[in-house]
This record gives sequence, structure tokens and C-alpha cells, in this order.
Amino acid sequence: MVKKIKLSKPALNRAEKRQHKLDSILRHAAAAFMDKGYYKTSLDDIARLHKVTKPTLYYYIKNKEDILIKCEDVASLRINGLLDSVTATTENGFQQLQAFIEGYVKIVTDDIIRCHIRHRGQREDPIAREASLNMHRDIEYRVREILAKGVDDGSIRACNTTIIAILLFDAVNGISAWYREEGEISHDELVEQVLMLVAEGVKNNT
Amino acid sequence: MVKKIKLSKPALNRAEKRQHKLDSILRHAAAAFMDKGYYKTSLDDIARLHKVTKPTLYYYIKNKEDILIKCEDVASLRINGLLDSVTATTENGFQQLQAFIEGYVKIVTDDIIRCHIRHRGQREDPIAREASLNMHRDIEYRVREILAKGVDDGSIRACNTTIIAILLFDAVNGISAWYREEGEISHDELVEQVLMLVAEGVKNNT
DNA sequence: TTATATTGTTACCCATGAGTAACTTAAACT
DNA sequence: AGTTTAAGTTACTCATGGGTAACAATATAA
Repeated sequence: MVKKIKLSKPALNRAEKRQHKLDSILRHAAAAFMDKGYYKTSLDDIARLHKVTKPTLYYYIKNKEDILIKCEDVASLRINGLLDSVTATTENGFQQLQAFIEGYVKIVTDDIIRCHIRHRGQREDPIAREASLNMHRDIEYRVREILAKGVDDGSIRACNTTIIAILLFDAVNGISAWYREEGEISHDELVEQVLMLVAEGVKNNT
Repeated sequence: MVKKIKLSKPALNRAEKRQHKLDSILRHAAAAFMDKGYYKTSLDDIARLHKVTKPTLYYYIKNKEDILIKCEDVASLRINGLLDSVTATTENGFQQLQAFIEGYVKIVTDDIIRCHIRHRGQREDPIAREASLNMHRDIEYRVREILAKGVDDGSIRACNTTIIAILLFDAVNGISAWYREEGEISHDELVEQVLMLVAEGVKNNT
């Protein structure tokens, strides 16, 4: 008889497993929210995607809205992480803006980011609502700061950085609603077109 | 005793009155949808805004979703009307694009237009959903045609008109979510900034 | 092996809100 | 005037779905 090897600690401890489960729930939920919208997605739907029953979800989340909040936390980390790395360089403002857009177009197809973009500010709890709006404002503000830096160092023309930041951010956020990686348009072409628009506009000056 | 003057036909006949009531319902509904979102707005809420009771609404609308559909019809008429007048001129593509953006920024603060932008495609009935998406696609297509005309006549630089049309359209549609006429930013400043971005981008080329 | 905390289940409660039936009041056209 | 149509009301039905209580199974630790 083969001697049983005593298994050392399982590959993943409880906390890690729990975290994985939560991540999976958030992913499934975000995908469902993007597919059918928040209100048309029931907790039973989400539970089914995750192959558990509804009450089990409550072991990982506080309530339905908490899913949205947790998704947003993940999205916030990723977007702010991108902004951190972009603004940490010694490049000029315009180059940082380019880098941000490139990075943003890469992550904007992720369901959790898409979910955040589509559902931000849609909270029933006024505190959660405020937090969501503030989080978005903070990000927008950081984009504005990049523009301001560019205006300052001369790489970006003088403009109302508040307005321009919102317009640009809305344009790239919009990508999350229509762009599909499997579709006709390649990622590179998309980035190229966005960058050209941002840099030069559309007017022909030749 | 004063002789009673026989009143001639009332100022508004029934069909007109009915139309006015319907318009008012749509307006109230659109405002409520923008304030709280479609699903958080009950028919009782809308009825209350209109100072009637819920069943009365059913004299004017088929069901809740029908409100969204009727709002969209109004929005479609206005946006396509703008596109009609813009494309009827002999101006070049870039000038037509400018004219469209100017006109669009003017109407984008209207609750019914905002409601359409926010809720397009969000239909339970698959046929209504398809209709909503097609309507939006048609408009987007017409913007693309303006760009294509501009590329053709040399007023707009060569670009992927499909992508650029969506990006620009998303940027201006986004305005409906944040711009308030009572706010800090004047309408003229907003239009100026949008047109500058569209024309020249943000890069400083001096 | 046994005790304990962790996951999970079945079966329910209950608030909400869309939609309807049946009835009342007001207006308009002979 | 009286009849008809429009417009509105009160009082319901009923499906949906978030959330919970109470119980069952599984895994970890002693």
C-alpha cells in the first residue's frame, strides 16, 4: 500500500480561496450587469452563473449594491494604478496623456471596468452614491492635471482643461460600450485613431 | 343680466389637448428618469408629477417602456431634424460638422434628449430594443457621412470615419450627463472648447 | 475522533410596483 | 335636454426579486 503523503497546507488558504470566490462573483456579476443591466440582473442570475444559490452570495457580499461597490473598488485600483505609472515618468504632459490613453484603451474592455463606467453614480444608498461620484471625479481630476501639466510645459495648447478633460474622458469611456476585441477593428487601429484625434483633431491643415 | 356669449370652439380641440397632455407626461417622465433612473422611477412617481393617478397614464401610454419609446421618437425627430438642416447646406464637410456640433450642444441639455442618450437600447422588448439601437446607429451613420464628405472635399484629414464619428459623438453625448446651463461654464465657452478640440486636438504645434 | 468554524442549502417572508377591472365625473355633440 | 365619449378614480391582482431564518454538509483544527 502506497504510503499516504501528508498533504502540507493546501495550495490556497482560506482567505485566499475566499478572495478568489469573491473575485469570481464580481466578474460574473459585472458581465451580467453589462449584458442585461443592473436592475434586470437578479441575484439568482448571478448565483446561477457562479453555480451556487442566492443565499450563498450573502456570505461574500452585504447586498446587491455591495457588488457594484466592490466592482468599483477594483476598477478604481486599476485606473488609479494606470494613472500612477503614467504620471510617475519625466515625460511631458502630452506624452503622459498619450500614455494614459494607450493604457486606458487596453483596460476599458474589461467587464469590471466597463461595469464601473456604465453604473457609476447609480447607487441607492446616498453615501455610496457620493463615494462613487467622488471616485470618478478624482480620476477625472487627475486627467485634468495631466492636461494642466502639458499646458504648463508647452506640450499642450492653452485650453480649458476642465472641459477638455471631460470631453476626452467621455470619448474614451464610450469605447467601453461599443468596442469588442473580437470585432472588426483592431486594438492598434483604435489607439492610433484616438491618439490622432486627441493630437490633431480632424481638420485638414495641409 | 349679461347676455351669455356663446363660446366658439375651445382654443384647443381634443386631439391637441391630448397631445399636450402626452407631451407633458413625457417631459415629466424624462426629467424623473434623468433624476432617479428608469427603474427607480415608478409610474406612481410620474403620475404624481403630472398630478393624476397611475391608471390615467394608461390612457396616454401603452406601458412603462412605451414612455421611453415615445421619448425616443421625440428625440429622434429633433436630432434628425438638426442633421437635415445641417446637411442641406452647400458648406464643406468640416463646416457641416461644426454646425452639427453647435446645434447638438444646444439641444443636449433638453431632458428628452438626455433621456434618450442615457437610456437608449435599454428595452425589455427585443423589438423595441432593436429599434432603439437602429435609431442610434442611423444618427451615428449620418455623422459619419458628414465626416466622409469632409474627407472627400479635403476639409477633413484622412481618418477612419467610423471610429472618429463614434468618439466625437460620445464626447458630445457625454455633455448631457454633466453640463448644466445654470452652472459655471457658459454655453459659448463650451461650444468653443468642443470645436477647438475637434478642429485641432490638444497638441501644441506652435 | 471530535469539536468548531466555514460554506452551502431549502424554504420562506414581504415590499415594491406594473398592470387591470369596475366605477365616477366631466365634457361635447346632436 | 339626454346620450356618448373622454378622462380620471379607487381598489384590487399578481409576478418579481431582495433579503432572511433555520437547517445540512464540509473542511479545518485540536
